This record gives sequence, structure tokens and C-alpha cells, in this order.
Amino acid sequence: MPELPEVEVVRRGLLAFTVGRRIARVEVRHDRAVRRQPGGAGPFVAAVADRTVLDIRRRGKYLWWVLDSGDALVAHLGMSGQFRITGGPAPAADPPAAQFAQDPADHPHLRIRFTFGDGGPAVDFQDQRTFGGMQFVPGGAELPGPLAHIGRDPLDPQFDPDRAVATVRSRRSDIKRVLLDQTVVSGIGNIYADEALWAARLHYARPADRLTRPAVRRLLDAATAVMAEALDAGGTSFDSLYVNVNGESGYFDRSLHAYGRGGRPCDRCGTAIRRDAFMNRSSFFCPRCQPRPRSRPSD
DNA sequence: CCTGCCGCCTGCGCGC
DNA sequence: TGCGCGCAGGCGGCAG
Repeated sequence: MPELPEVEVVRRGLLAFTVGRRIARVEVRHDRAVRRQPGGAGPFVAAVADRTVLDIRRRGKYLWWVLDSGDALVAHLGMSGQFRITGGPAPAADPPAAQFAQDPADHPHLRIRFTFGDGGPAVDFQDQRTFGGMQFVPGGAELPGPLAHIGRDPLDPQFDPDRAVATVRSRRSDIKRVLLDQTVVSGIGNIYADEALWAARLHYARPADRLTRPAVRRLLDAATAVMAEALDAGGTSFDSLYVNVNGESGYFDRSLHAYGRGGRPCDRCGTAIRRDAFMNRSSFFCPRCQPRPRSRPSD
């Protein structure tokens, strides 16, 4: 479920626990977590061990650790991936910070563990559904090769809204499908797609190439705004599946207008929010504010 | 090149 | 009670 805001929360959390630290040991506990790595766990461990982390960067839902060798350690959280700080001394501060460090005992979904040369807290990659994973990419510090096809995300300072609008309108597909296409604009997943469509009063099945330039612009602005607000709130989470590096949940789910609100009244007009199956997943929308397009695209 | 479908995974909650 | 099924769903690969 992690989309751009949740991944950014993780990036910021990771920064404090990785930058300037030398990775002393890497343990791959589940080969599927490195399935994108040519040669598997062996080459992964060998390439990463003894490197110092310089930075953590992000594009869309992808993260990459910049190593002092100029290489990159790419990570994607998939559906259920988490980076967690483990085995460190719990700070004496606030009670919530008791969650600061997990018990050093192995978590059932532990996939990869990074241990550092300074003897401080470890960084664990945990992933219940194993759609996530990591990959070492030689020379990938600026932009790892496997991410080259991903579009810039709306929080990127170099994101070009006019260009994004033009790309969206060039696609012969339903607007929601285009929103979820990471090569067009990255970072948007099912939750924020539904929220942006609700805010822009557009039905998910509207043909992208029939929307006006201003309409697409409003939609992308809405997506940007909702993701920025979610980031401020620490991300969206419905359960313990998504948490930050310290195990804490964000609270943006309280601000959602469409996603997960089937049967409940629309915050704008009071009509019951509907849930449709679309693209083998759920789409939540207000049937009054977001009317279905009248005719199928039939040129 | 473009579009859209499938398979990959595990845990939870529901209905019978 | 226990079991099977639907659902959660991002993304790479691939067919057309």
C-alpha cells in the first residue's frame, strides 16, 4: 500500500540511520527479496558489504541508497515492504518512542538485514507479501538504470506539469489507468488515484485523451496536493502493514474522502460512495460528483 | 510503440 | 469448528 508519501516518510526515516554508516554485513534471509539481482544473493551481498551509505534518494515509489562506490542499492516496498530499525538502544524520550527499536529477535517477515561497522542499530527489510525487493545497481547513484523508465513524480522539483498534462492526454486509455502508469507520472497508487479523481470530480473510466488540458491539470494538481498533505500527516495507514522505520503509523486515513469509504456519504454532496471493481482492484467514487462517461470511446 | 492482461505472494475476514 | 475463497494490489513480462 505504500505510495509516494509513505515511501518518502520511509526515506526520511532511513536517512538518520544510514548516512555516514559503513555496512559491515548483509544477510539475505529470503532469496525472493533479491530476485531482480543478477546472480542472486551472492553478488548482492558481495557488492554491498563494506560500503558506506552517502544518501537515500527517491523517485516515485522507488528508493535507492547511494553508496560511496558510486553505486546504488535500489529498493521497492511493493505491497508490504518495510524498513525497520532493529536492535538499537531504545531512547529514553517519549513513551511512543518505545517502538523505536524492534526486538533484535528475528521478525517472521525479515528478508534482508544490514548490520553496520559502528555496532549501532541494524536496518531490516521486512516484507510479508514479498512483492518488494532490493537490487544492487552498478554506477546507479544519479538514477539507477532499472528506474530510467519511471516518470518524475509530482514532488520532484524538476517535475514538468505541462509535459505531464500532454503525456496524459496522449494516452488512449481510461484516466485512472493512466494515473497508475508509473511511466507517465510516478508515485500515485490506488489510494491517491481515487482521492485525486474525487477532488477533480472525474470518473475513473473517463478517456484520458478526451479530457481538456485544464481538466487534466486540475487532476494532477489534486494528486500533488493530496500526496503533499498525506506526507505532512506521516502517510496513510489502515493497519500495522504500513509503518515508518520506527514502527509508527501515519494518520492521513482520517482525511480520505473516497478510498475505503464505500457506502458512506460523500463529503461534498452526501451521496453514498460506491465501490466498483476496476483493473482487478477497487475504485471508490461518488456517483453524483463523478458521473460515469456517457458513451464509450468509439472513434 | 502502445495497450492491457496475468502471475507473483501471504494473511485476514467472511460465509457456509 | 474448519475450510475455502475473496480481497488487499505494484509491477515486470509478455501477447496482440
